[in-house]
Amino acid sequence: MPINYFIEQLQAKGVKITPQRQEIIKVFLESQDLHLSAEEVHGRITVKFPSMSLDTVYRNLSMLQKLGILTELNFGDRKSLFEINNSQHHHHLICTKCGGSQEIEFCPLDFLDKQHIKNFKVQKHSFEIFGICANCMQ
Amino acid sequence: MPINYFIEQLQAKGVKITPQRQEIIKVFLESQDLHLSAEEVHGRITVKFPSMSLDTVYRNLSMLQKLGILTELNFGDRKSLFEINNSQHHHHLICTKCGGSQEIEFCPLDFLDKQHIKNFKVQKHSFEIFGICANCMQ
DNA sequence: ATCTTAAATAGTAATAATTCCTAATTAGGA
DNA sequence: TCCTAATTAGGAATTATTACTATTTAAGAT
Repeated sequence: MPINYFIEQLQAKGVKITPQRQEIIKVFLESQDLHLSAEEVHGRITVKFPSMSLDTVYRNLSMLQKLGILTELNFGDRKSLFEINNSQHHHHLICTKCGGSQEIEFCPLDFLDKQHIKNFKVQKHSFEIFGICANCMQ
Repeated sequence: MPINYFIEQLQAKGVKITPQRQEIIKVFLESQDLHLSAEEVHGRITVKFPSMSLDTVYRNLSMLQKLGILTELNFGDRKSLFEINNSQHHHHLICTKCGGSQEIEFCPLDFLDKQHIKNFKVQKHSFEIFGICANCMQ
């Protein structure tokens, strides 16, 4: 997805298109690392734009998540990671030894009997599997 | 499950049976709240044993989780909740409005094709559904 | 093109949860 | 009863995140 695809979503929601916001989205689009913490996003931007505030990063990551542009992930350490939604919905295998992760294209919601969520309006869900990856098993 | 069931597990693993450890387990067995934070566990114990250190609570919650006596839950705010494993394995629906939760007896691993976890040694998993509960919808 | 204003930002302080550190204590085996 | 490694209390330190406030700015209106 080109950056304009996301910019248009922001415009449609009536939020201002600031240079800071565009930089944040660019970081995700340019990154090979799929999962970035607020600190990492901030670090990558301040190389070129030293005045970017960490507060601005947090505020925008949160906003982009609410708009559905980013997904927030919690891998158990108590810091949030974010990934941009420009590929198919998926979940993760997370290695508890090296911290690495790989995607799996399996979603529990596809198998969940609607009976279980009667009278409950689903907004989002999390599913991750923790263990030892092939590399760390030698 | 009586407390001795858990004490025996500790002995089998060769860890010392301290009064502090027993108090922590008691708190979970006596609690109607299924999910307790470290702070809550500490608060309940210091009523009777004011000298209990918060560090000791954290250390033991972590140890009890590693031994499989407690399950650690992350409901998105960045603090861990713990529940004792004395009932059937389950997951949770979490209300994003009131913070309440209910159990569902559905586990994704029962539906996961083993193909997805080839060359990966599964240790644990998390699955929760977030949304609005019946009460909060009026 | 300029003006206006609500939204957004920078910089810093504050908070919350958790972990670290060290001297003192203790459970449990010898 | 003694010994020692494991555990604890108490407080300091760390980490991630949020709050605060004065200043700046995007974008619609004039």
